[in-house]
Amino acid sequence: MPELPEVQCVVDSLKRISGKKIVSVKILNDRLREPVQLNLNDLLKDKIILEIERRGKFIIFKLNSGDIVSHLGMTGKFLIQESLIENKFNRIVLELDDGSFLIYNDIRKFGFITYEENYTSNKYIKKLGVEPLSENFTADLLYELTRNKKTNIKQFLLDQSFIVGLGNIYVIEVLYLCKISPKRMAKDVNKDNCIELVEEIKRILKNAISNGGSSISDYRDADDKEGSFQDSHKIYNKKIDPLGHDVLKIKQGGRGTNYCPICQFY
DNA sequence: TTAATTACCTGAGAGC
DNA sequence: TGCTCTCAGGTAATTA
Repeated sequence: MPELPEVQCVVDSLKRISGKKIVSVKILNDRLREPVQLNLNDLLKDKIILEIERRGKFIIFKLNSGDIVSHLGMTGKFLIQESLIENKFNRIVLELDDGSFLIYNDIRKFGFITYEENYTSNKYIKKLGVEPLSENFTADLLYELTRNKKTNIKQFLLDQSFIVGLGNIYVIEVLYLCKISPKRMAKDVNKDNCIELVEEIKRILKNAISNGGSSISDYRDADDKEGSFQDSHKIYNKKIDPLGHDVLKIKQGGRGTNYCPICQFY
């Protein structure tokens, strides 16, 4: 389940293909979240990959003309292979000018890959909120954003139009570390909570990136390597928290939420 | 206008 | 063994 740290690690592992030219594009399955442009080969052929960047959970391949915008959804992966290894979940294969392959593999097809003349005009990119690792993400901003919000803090933090990059796992972990109940309304977090949330969000994301992300089910980087940050999780997918308290599991907005009713205050 | 629910998707695991 | 059911969750569309 790629969230900001996992996407960042994928981007870092993809950087070594920058400078390479796309020779051809083969579409093996066009029914992704966004239907694959059927003329993708014409759009990408002979384009050079200049840079690879992350915006929220999106991956941007900047080309010498135009950009590729991609989202990994739940099970998407980019793989770099020297020779193509057949896999039934390979959806799109880009052949590069050094003979290697960049493969978009996605079991559940919640992700997509699309060509844009400029990634900033992408309909999803346009709606994104603040980058949590940027200096723009401050306690003051978080306090301001949460005013009058009647949704719970868990779902607020997941909303990519406010803060980008956080997914279910990291939100669950952050709320536990900040001792805030996921059921508390967003408008009821105070200034001190916001200071702590901002610090903890930045800290956990940086830690996760330096540990290669969290590999829960399908996540791998472009070299098919797993991360190890799942070993540092305190409460996600746990029955007992580090203090020995029973962890409760509830549903919020159709998503599972783990929390400790003793440590986390409503 | 805002908040909550549902659809999309498929493998894994549980239960019978 | 094999079938059915439930669960996992990122995002947008739909509904309230």
